[in-house]
Amino acid sequence: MRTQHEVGTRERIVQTTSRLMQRQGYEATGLKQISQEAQATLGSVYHFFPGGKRELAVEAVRHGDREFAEFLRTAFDQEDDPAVAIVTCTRDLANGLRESAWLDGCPVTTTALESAGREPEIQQAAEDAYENWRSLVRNKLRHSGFTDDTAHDLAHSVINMLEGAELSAQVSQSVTPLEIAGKHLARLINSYR
Amino acid sequence: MRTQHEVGTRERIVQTTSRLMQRQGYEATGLKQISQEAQATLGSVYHFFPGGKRELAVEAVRHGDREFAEFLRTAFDQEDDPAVAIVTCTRDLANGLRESAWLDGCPVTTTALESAGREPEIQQAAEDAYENWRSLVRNKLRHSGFTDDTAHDLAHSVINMLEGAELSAQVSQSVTPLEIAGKHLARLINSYR
DNA sequence: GTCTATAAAGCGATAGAC
DNA sequence: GTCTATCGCTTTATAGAC
Repeated sequence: MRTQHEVGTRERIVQTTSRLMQRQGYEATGLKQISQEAQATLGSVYHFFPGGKRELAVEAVRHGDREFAEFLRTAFDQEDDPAVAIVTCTRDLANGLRESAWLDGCPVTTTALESAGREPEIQQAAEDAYENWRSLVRNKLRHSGFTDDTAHDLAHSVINMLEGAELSAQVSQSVTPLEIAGKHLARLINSYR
Repeated sequence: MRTQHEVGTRERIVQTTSRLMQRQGYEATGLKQISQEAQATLGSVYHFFPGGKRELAVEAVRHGDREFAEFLRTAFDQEDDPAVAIVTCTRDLANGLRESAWLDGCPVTTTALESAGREPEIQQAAEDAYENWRSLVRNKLRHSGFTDDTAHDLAHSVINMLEGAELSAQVSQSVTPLEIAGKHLARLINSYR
């Protein structure tokens, strides 16, 4: 039995947009480039997304949200200790960055920053993504015995440190920021036990 | 005696570009908007910056570099304890964000992410900025008695957490991420004493 | 140094045949 | 659903007068 089936045009457009905006941002990604790389025509793009580029960006950010959430869930499912799981995340993120020639950073952040204060719907989708990721970390910590307040605060700093370290790693083309982030986040988490 | 003197056209263009790219990013900021808000003509912009938008972005990132470095220096000069000084930084950043209606985030990050892997000169200017800020934190910690290795690692995480928390605060329009970042960074620093 | 005019190209978006 | 053609506008950059 194959769960994998042919990917429809709509999904191909969303995936392509997400990847392009991850690498280039919202403003630098054109609909022409999207339609070409997704092997769809401009007419198809506007057929599925009558709201144009803005609507497409919202879907792309939601796609990135699901993508990174799946990454976190996998790490948390494979390791009981949240501190150890976070270190695994930093290592996997570093590997992914290096293997993509430092091109594939956070699939949401560049578009989020470009749209902050200018494109409310895109900004909201990005805020939803961050909140979703924080809630995954928060639940992992709560199930490991941390209090609600501690888990809430740690979830914020885990996601924020991962964001900052990945950004820094990408700009400096070095895994060092992510390695240090893993070490310090584990230390911070363990200081609350 | 007035140290303040009339600001020349060149400096006015750089300041305007820095502020616009801080709020809108590199791609969304046009040379026409820059010349209008800087009260300069397009001819003047190309007179001072023959390299066009790319050259202007490099200067804008360097301007943001000096700006945030000055912010850090002021905080470090006014408080002996580095952990307390960092908490002050998070509070000041939160106030600045709120007072600007969540528009003025890091003056470098949006442009840095947009140019990563695509505009080497701008990316290099951004990397120089982050390294400069880290070195200011590192020196503060070293002069407070931390070992070189500890200060080096903590400087990375301080800057990365500030970056991630400011980004998160801007997108969510809430000071909470920065407040938690201050608390956790102080705890992390103090755990090495 | 400052200014205007304009070139050359690309953008998002739309229309309408198929 | 897919495709092509095109509109209207904006962009970066340049030319050349003053």
